[in-house]
Amino acid sequence: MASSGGGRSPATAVLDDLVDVRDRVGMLQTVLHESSPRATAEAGELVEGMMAKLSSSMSVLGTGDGVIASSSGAGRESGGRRERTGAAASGPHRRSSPRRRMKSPLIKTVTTTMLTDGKSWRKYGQKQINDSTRSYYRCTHKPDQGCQAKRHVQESESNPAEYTIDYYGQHTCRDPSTFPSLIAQGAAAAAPPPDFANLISFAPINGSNRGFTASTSTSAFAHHLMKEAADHHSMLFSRFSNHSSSPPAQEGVSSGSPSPACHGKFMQYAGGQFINVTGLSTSPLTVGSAPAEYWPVVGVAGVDMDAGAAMDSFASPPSSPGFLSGSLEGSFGNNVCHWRI
DNA sequence: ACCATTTGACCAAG
DNA sequence: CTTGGTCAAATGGT
Repeated sequence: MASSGGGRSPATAVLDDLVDVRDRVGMLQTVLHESSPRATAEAGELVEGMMAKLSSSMSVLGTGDGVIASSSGAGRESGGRRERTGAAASGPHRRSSPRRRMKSPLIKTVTTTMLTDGKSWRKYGQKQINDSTRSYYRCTHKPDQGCQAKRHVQESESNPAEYTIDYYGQHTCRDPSTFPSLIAQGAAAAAPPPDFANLISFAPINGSNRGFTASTSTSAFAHHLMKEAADHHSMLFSRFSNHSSSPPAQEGVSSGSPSPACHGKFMQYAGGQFINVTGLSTSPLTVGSAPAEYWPVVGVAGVDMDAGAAMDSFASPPSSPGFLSGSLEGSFGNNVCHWRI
């Protein structure tokens, strides 16, 4: 399934299962939230308790031992790369402070053709591993919000068009692009957004993002939506407006208008599942994250990508997605994707 | 000019 | 030592 195959340690297997269970609980949350408010209240508490336990267990497992060290050795390449055009020798960039190795637990591994996952990532390194390139990303919001989430993107050896993405650490940031989905959910549920919700919506990424690089998610369209939302939810909006200046200047979307194919549907990602949100007719597939306490649930479970892309590595497909409906398609950079919910 | 990416060097862990 | 992960100056796009 989702995680990098190979021989998994028992701890890894347990962690995987926990992740799966957590995703399902997330689904349950969503279902509950859309049903009667009263039953929801009680069940919601139960679910939250379960989620808390799961998360703590996972973090213990994740940090307790090495957890999942995918890769197979035999890497090489250290010095050889091409010459730098006149830089380098300028001086020894030495740091007095010792560097720490990453200790964040591996949250999830996915194989996908899409490098966009709705979060804002900043690339901070690249390595050649076994004839494939691995890129290192950290959350764009690390400087301003201290978000510790990271991901490693590595070309699939079997299929260069695919990438294996390892997610480390939890997102603790609040991406402003999340806001529209919060509004949407608020409208759909006629209730304030639950603080446990994981909301993701996808924005078409084009323009500046060339194939390999990470994407930013705050589209101009999202800003437009936020502005619109502000008219109706000024108080809520003011809560988030603080963040509107923090994301990097570069936006994933250069023009204000997303691909036409992306209009008309608005998706939420809640607790591991995409759900179709009605009542927002013109929203793009904006991407965001919410209180991302349980982020990267990347699996985009059950999502069916196009291009014959084998998504078999994606996390547990929804076993009973009865509450899901609809479909949509959009494009991410060079990738045309189809989702079937 | 600003900011994200590139890329060799540096560093820790095995 | 080898390998993988991170740093940070340089680079290039906007």
